Amino acid sequence: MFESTVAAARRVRQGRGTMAEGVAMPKVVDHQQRKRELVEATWRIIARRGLSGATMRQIAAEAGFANGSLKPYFPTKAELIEATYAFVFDRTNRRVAVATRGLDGMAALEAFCREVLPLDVDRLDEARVVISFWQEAAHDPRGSELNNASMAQWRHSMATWMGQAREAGDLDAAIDIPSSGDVLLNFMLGSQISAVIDSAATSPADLERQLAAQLAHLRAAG
Amino acid sequence: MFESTVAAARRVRQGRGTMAEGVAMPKVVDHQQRKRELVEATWRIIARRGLSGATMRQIAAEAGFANGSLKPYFPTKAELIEATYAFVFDRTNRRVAVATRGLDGMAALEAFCREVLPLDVDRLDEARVVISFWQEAAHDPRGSELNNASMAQWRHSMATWMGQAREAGDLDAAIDIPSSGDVLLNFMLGSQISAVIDSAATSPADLERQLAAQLAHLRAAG
DNA sequence: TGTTTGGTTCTACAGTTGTAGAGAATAAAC
DNA sequence: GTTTATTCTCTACAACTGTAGAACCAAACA
Repeated sequence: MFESTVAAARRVRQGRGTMAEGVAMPKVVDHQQRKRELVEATWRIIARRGLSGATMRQIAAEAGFANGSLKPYFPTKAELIEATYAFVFDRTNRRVAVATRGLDGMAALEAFCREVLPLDVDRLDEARVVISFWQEAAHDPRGSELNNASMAQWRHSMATWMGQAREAGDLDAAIDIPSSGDVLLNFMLGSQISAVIDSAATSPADLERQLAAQLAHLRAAG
Repeated sequence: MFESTVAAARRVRQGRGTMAEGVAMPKVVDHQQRKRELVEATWRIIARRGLSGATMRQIAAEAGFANGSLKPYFPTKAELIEATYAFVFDRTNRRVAVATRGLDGMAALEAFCREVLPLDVDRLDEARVVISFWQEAAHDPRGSELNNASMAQWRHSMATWMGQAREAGDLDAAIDIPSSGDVLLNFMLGSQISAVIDSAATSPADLERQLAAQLAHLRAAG
């Protein structure tokens, strides 16, 4: 069943085997690049098959390798999984950085939210991985630290943007900034779940409408 | 390590062994009662050790039995786990029914939300199990059906209460009922995650404040 | 008290998992 | 074309999983 996938992936890799990177390379493969490939394969497997389907053999097959090949890059499964979760967070944060560049106040806040919400199939896959991550982070201190660091940063960003909006007169006077940020954050976390599990009742359009309503509430300066 | 737990649980069960239930019992144990015990043991194990720690042996030990003993009641692990998830939903829904009895409009809505939010340690354990459930439901149609049925019911209840509030003049005219219900629902789902994983930044008091702000927004009839 | 029946334990087993490491394969360097 | 360093494959293994079922036990009845 996976033979064709493996073969195809191998062909791709061999095609790049003639890598014209040649600056100073005693090694044939770029370890950093390879680690990234493996992490992306892991990400795809978790999104498609769930955590229970993410065995080392499955991941190796998805990346186009045989079973033992991941060890030189990730000596243990825990490291691979952790790197994958970190990658997903990083991926989201990079998208956020791009989307909010040059913006501030309510415009930045809106761009941020629209980037975090699962509004397309790609981010829906991200949400699937994040849900798996949450399940592990609920019982793993390393995982919760990774999560909480990102959430703290998000809260800080949101508070900053709302503060800018307040100075610009774009924020309703009755709004409590930290609390409103937390409401928005919890809403976005919950949206990941609804969008993945209850997709029939949670379309992207639904989420956009819900977001718009909340932002309107923040703005509404009577 | 678990010997003492097992022994203690066994003692308890034997104490009840002289069960004075004697109405019409060809059997010595009440199967329904026993299934409930097993489901509760499973619930505790998932809350405490996570999904990966919920092996049949661990669950049996938690319930005070040996390995093979669960089979007469749950022939397969999948059935036991599914029954456990159904139990948690049922538990929440029963609590909601009690809390909202005799109420309507905004009072009912508030009581409902306060019952769903993880505002005490018991409901925090429930949240831990629910997070595990979400992870499985993301890749299991049976799981997502169970989830979506409950969510549909919740949405319906919330819409009903908001409709009553509207008739009573307790709801802001600008509020779109279904959308606002979804916002509230997603907020409550996300709160489960924040409360479990980022507990330092998400105390019960924080959640109560956030809920109050949202209900105020719904009420605020200018 | 002996028998029967439902309940529990315990051993067993096949399958899968993460991990290890010897060996084959490959590509660069001479 | 040979050598050498690196990368990958493949087999192996111990631990653990869910599940099956034989053996054992205790309570209820005759």
